[in-house]
Amino acid sequence: MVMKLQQLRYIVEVSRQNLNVSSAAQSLFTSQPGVSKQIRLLEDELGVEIFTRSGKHFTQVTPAGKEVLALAKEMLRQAENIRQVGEEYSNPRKGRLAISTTHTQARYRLPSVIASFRHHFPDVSLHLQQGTPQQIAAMASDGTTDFAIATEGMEHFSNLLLLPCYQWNRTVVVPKDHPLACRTDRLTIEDIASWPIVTYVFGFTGRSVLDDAFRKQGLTPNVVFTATDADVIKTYVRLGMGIGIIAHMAYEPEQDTDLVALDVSHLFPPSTTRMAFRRGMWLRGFMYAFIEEFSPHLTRRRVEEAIAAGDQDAVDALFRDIPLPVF
Amino acid sequence: MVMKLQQLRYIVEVSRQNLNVSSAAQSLFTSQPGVSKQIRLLEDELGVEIFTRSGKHFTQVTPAGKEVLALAKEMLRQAENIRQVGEEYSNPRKGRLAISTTHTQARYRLPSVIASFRHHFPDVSLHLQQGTPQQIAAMASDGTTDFAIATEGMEHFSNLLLLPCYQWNRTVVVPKDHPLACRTDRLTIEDIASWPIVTYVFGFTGRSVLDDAFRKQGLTPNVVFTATDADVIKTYVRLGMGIGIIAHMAYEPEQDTDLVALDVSHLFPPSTTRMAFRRGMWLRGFMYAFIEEFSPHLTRRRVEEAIAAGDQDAVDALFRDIPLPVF
DNA sequence: GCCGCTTACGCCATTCGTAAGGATC
DNA sequence: GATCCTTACGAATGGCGTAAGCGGC
Repeated sequence: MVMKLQQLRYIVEVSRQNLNVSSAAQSLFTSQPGVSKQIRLLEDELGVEIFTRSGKHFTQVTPAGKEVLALAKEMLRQAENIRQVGEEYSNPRKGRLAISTTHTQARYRLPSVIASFRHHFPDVSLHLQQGTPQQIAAMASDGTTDFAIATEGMEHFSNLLLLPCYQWNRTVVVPKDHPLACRTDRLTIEDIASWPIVTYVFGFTGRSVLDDAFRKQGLTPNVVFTATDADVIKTYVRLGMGIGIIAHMAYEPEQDTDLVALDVSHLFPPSTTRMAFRRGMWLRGFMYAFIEEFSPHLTRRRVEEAIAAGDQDAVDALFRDIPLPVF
Repeated sequence: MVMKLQQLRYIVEVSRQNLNVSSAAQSLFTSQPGVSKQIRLLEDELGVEIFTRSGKHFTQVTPAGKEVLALAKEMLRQAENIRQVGEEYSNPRKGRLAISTTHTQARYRLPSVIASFRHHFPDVSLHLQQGTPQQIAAMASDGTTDFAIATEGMEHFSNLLLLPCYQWNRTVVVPKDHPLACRTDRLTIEDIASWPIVTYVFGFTGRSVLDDAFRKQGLTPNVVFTATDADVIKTYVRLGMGIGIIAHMAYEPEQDTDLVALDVSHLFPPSTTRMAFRRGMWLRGFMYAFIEEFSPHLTRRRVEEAIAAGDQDAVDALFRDIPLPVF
């Protein structure tokens, strides 16, 4: 007998379920002995054990098994790609798009993009997952989501392709009755450092850029409270806990009438928000449309060039001279 | 029903057999209706036709079919990789190695390499295919062979990874009674241009470098005879048809006692012979050993780095500062 | 009229599920 | 003793091959 895709699905699921064949069988909606048998057949055919058994337990993945699993996962992703091709040609405007992103994007940047996208593609179901930048990247990396959108923390997933989407900078927000509220001249970094600060937790929404800017001036900011999203930050600013430093786009003049925004883009280098997806992922037409909706300079043509470039450095070079939108 | 590898094998074979289902079935050792049925089932599952039928003939591949076929071929290669992993771990010293190369390599450079390799790996069967550089590269590109070895003509296969192996230059060979035979000073390019020349046909064994060198000096070489291999060239040199320009390694002092070799490496830039294999191909241990046998600076570690680099430019950068052997 | 794909149908291989067995923690 | 993989066996699915059908060239 020759290798079958089912056998590959089985070994991948078993490895995903921490080498528990029973739960793998359960999640595959089949019987446990069936899975066991097929794995044994595959191992017989290949002539190597993929899993080591101690008695009747799977204890670990063999070195050969690690390589087989990596290739098997790759094959199953390709099978998924083939299915996507079928969907694309039989039903181009229908499908599913899963995005993992941070609160900042989901709350302030994506709503208009998604509204417009849904208008053009009402039959594409959208699924937004939130998490830390690492979780976000991991979700795109393992196929849980199609796209990851974040400002940092995605560089270390080598199977993700990163595309620069837009630049943004920070805004200081203070309550209306705060001493800084009536400042008309530009704030200095010393001004900011002299007040208690409420901002993002480390690793979120360009926080590292913030810290670097203070450190370069030999200053230690007095960060008294951190949160993962600007809504929470603004709430604590309203309580008088300190001055808030948030992404510019997170200040909403209509809603935040009780807060005063002070531009501080002269104090911090801009951050770049990036979109990432797995290398080798076959993109449906509406996915290209979404990317372009999110970031108009990322035309289908340019994204395809980036995919063809392969290497991340080559991708970065591609976009070096293309101006990014600023928010 | 869910997609099966068999179905992918079927569509790939049908496309390979010029859309003739009957001959595809024959080469797959199965029945024609079976192939037909499985293809139809796959198309039903994907919701798109892969082939267009005119009446009862397959006439062409649909656009969707083209994409599906590309992905299917990729998957089958991955399946092959998985099989290789099995072989490697169950029988590390046994296997098969197919190389496509030019006569020059096969006749002058490879014999010692292969002798040594066979000594270390007696259970690896070796298969040498010869052809033009383009054919050679195409064979590696489509999986007919594992490695391609040539000096030019492989740059345009984007799915091949090229590794620099060694440098070499040219030697002028003349009969013993030729006026040039007793020259003790270095030849000039004008000297060469003043005699009828016997050398490689265009596109073979660094021929383009040769032409460029003459052109740069404003000279037109009087090429009176070309062949694809040095044995033939030497034969016609012996007949007095002209002076031969061949790769240095193609002059064998013991056998070619009736010929005099004149070093002309000061007149032509060195050529680099490269080895190529498909990106994404899983290399067996003995394949790494062969590469290193052929080109000692191409250690397993360096080859793995090159594979990880992905992009050909990045690979070239990797080897920029590593001196190559000279032959 | 020949070639070549499709449909029909029956056989056989393979997979899958249930039940029992045995080892480990 | 609970968990969990393996073996055994019966049932059902499904792939495969032969034979017939039918549309192009």
